[in-house]
Amino acid sequence: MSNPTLKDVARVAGVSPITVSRALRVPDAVAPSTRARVDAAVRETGYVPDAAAAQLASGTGNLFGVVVPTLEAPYFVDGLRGLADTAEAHGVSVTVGQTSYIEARAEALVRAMLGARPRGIAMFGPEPLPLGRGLLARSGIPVVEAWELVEDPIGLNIGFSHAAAMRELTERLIASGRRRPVFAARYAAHGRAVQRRSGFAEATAAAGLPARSIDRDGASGFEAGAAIAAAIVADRQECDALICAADNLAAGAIAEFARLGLRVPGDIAVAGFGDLDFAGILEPGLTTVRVPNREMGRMAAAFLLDPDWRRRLADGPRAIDVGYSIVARGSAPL
Amino acid sequence: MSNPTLKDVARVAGVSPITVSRALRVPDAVAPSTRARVDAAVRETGYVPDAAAAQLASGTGNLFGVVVPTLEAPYFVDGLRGLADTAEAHGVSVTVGQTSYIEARAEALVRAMLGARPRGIAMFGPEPLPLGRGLLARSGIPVVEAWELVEDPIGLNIGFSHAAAMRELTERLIASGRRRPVFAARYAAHGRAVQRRSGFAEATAAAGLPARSIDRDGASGFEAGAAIAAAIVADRQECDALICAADNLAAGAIAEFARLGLRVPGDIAVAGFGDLDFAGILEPGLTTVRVPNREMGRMAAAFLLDPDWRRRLADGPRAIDVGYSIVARGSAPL
DNA sequence: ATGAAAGCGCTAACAA
DNA sequence: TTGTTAGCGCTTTCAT
Repeated sequence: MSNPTLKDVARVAGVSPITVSRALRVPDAVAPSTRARVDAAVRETGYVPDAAAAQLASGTGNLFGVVVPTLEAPYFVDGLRGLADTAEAHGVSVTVGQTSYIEARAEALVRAMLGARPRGIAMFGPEPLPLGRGLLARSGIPVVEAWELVEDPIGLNIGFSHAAAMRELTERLIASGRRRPVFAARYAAHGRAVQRRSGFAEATAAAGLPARSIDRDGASGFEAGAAIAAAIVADRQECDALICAADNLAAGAIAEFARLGLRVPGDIAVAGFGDLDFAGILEPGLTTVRVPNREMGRMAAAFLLDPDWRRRLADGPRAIDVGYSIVARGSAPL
Repeated sequence: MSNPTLKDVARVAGVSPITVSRALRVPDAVAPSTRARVDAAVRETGYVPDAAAAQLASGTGNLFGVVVPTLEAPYFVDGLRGLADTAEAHGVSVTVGQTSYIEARAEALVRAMLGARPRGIAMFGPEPLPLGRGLLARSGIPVVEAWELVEDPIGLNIGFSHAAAMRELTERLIASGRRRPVFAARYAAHGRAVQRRSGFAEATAAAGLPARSIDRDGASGFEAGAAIAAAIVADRQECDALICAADNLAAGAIAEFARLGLRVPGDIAVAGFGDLDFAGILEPGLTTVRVPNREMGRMAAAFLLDPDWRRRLADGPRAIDVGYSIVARGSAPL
């Protein structure tokens, strides 16, 4: 029942275990005839090398760890996909874990990943890590923190300023004539939403406008957005621009406004964040902020794979701002 | 630079390595005072147990392997999320790999996963696995094949009939008066699309109608859908119902039809597959097929975690049909 | 409650 | 080109 081992294969092939090991890892270091016998024995026995044993013996593994807040958000999934694409192309496995925005879970995840002695760890949406940060730093394992710009990166930081993005979006909305903007989020305190709101607040403050905001959750982002729109209408809030922390909120809000008889962008402009796939096909199209999600994942993988990681980190920049771009569409002409 | 080991912790704590091991795994098997000293030493040294060594010594790990066709499709991501949620709640890590619908990659992935000696392997969207199937079966590792109903499951099969779903959807569309249905897919040969088309064909055949179909790709599913709609209009195809293999295709098609002046569902009905988040907020709402994606992931994890896996598989059913439901909305009244 | 010895399956280093 | 020896870091079994 137990799996065949190197020894079993060696016996079948009539060679020593180390020869099998070599035949599998460095085929050229073994005589062609030997190699053939080993290959045959491998097939016959159904041998699959034990990665744990190999890692223990060699001291090197072939794994990336990725920590994401949640797989519910398409942007993190896009990042994961970019990373996984690159990793897989290099024969590196990817283990993924969700923090669910819970600090303790983030800690536990990091510990578990460190235990696997991965070749690199990517943190999408860096969490506060009271103890974990120290462990990560001491582990010597390459770490990329992505999605936002952080204070003092453990390893490399790849991201953009959520605050700046929202500030610019809000500024342009105000410049287009909107005087009563409201910021909407699903979870007031979650990760990047805080930073986005602060960017919004900076822009309103600069224009001498109040920084009003509303938070509401729902079964999905769309429903949350619909709830937000409904609340705004029900409360007869003075609002001529709804700036949402995410595209699905915006989409849900637009749909609900339409249902309630408000015209977008005539009565109210609506903007989102993320430029999700559907942003362009809505009617009207969604004005939003585009971010290179997948690219960040790819970059993270490329850096973690870099054999010169240490030097590169020492010589080069420790933070890479990938920027963002504002996509103006019909829902909020800019 | 190298990580501290059990020995290092033991030295600091003034006990033997095995005592540290016990203090960490079975705290109750050790005197409270000893435990305290060990915990202190662990913190002081920043010790993180090596999972590979533990797995090698104990013969048991704490990992799930998940094989998905692609992380681009939201339904597989939902499934992954359901599985990961459950796994994480039980302290099990999840490694994920994409086949990109390439058989060789599926094989390589399965091999890599088997090498990690995981506690279970989930295949979302089972691929053909000429050699891999044998390895999987022989490995003794619990395997769940999910998303579709397969011929002869390796372990447990959790899915639904894509063909039946499409047949029923098509039947109802025909019953509603549509006589010139066309099936649309992004990739003609990919996985489940084949089965969905065959269900479509069964329904048209039963009604004495031709089984027409169109395939077109694009930068995204939405763009592919738009291209499909454009092609239908450009070719002046007689089509009063477009049945898409995925919701994003349908959404893109609806948008394009609108742009081209066709009324949905007046001139043409459009249906999708998947009931993605946005299906309900489109205008008109999207008629589609809903499938318990996340639930399949949760079920898969629960089964793989079952300590009685073997017996349960021997006694219970080897396949679980989770079914589907057709959601009729404005884009195709049924 | 604690420890000593052995070994999990593999690979690095050194022979032959 | 092939084999021998030792040991990776941990847990098991068997003492004490």
